[in-house]
Amino acid sequence: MDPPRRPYYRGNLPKALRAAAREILDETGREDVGLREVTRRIGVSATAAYRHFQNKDGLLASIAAEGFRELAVHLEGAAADRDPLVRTGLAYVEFALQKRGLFRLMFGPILAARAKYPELAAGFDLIKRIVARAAAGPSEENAAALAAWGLIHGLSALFIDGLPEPHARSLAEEIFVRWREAV
Amino acid sequence: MDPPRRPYYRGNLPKALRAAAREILDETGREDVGLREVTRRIGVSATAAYRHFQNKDGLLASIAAEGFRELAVHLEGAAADRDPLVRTGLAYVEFALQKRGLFRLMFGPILAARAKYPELAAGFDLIKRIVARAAAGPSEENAAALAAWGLIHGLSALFIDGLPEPHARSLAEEIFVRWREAV
DNA sequence: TGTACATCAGTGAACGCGCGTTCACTGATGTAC
DNA sequence: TGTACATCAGTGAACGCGCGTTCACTGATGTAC
Repeated sequence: MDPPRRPYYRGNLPKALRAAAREILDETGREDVGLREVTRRIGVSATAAYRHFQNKDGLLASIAAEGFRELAVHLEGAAADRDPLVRTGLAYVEFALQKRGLFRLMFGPILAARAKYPELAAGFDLIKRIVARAAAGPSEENAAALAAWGLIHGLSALFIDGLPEPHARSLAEEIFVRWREAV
Repeated sequence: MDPPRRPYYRGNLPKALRAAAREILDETGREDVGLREVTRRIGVSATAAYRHFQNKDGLLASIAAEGFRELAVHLEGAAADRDPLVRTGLAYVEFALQKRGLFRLMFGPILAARAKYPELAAGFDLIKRIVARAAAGPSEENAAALAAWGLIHGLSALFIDGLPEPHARSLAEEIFVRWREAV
């Protein structure tokens, strides 16, 4: 008697792989994201990912790119005519706190390797432009935009691992408002 | 004939372990720091670390704590009577760029587990106080200090993985100077 | 509409590897008398 | 000063494990005629 063979997988496998990997990212962290664990969660063979991604890093880069696109949508949704900087900043912090594992991946070492992953580089540039617009109006002046981004990103990063969350949101708002008034 | 036995190790093993692990941190990153690789570099048995650290995380926490103490020294050395915020900010960015792997470890998930590592928590608090002092004078007002820290830390984090280094330092200086003048 | 065939996207077995950790051990060091 | 002995800090062997990746395969799908 032959051993029972697994039913042939049906569905959007790349999407399912990203989703499963992101589950792990949110539960424990990047260290525990592995091709075998990811495929196990979907119930697919351990090697199925190789049809869609070059290797493990390819999958991670694809997820980071997806994260940047989602962050872009989130920021665009928050920006309004009034107070674009404050609203964008708060949305950014909110995203980081809600999707810590993903956020850490996005801004981790893989970002430094984005030359190898055009999709990832594009996502990063998207955020750069959105923040610049929110910070400086249409002029997109370099230093002012970067300062705003630094402030926003730094608060997010500190809140993720360094400070208790309860105070995070209100403190962030107070800071962004002051910044807008000062600059 | 008995197999030749390794000469008994002489020296400060905890220190050597931290140093070897930091080498790896700087060369490739946290992912590649392993007890076996670290002990191999020193030429010591694979299990020698267990006499000094509870486990791998214990070693990493100890290194992160050491990093915070070094950052504190670096910041204290940079602060002067004039422009403490700008000087502290630049020193912070400089430290991050020079010791990327260590900096990422210090502000990564391990920081969130600092309740388990008193030495690590103490190091983090040290930085918090130093930045607060540089930002707000003796008053240490919460929002202003955190804002400054967020700005400084965020620029560091962005520079590490997100932006080409050449522009980093001068841009950072321009931003800190403006910030000081604006707030 | 039906069939032959190429291509796509899965499959399971197997590879070699390095890891963290436990264990019983032993050499080196410090202390009491 | 010399010796017995406890404690400290190394040692190598062994454990079980999960990982990334290559491989030859086969089921499913699309296309040409």
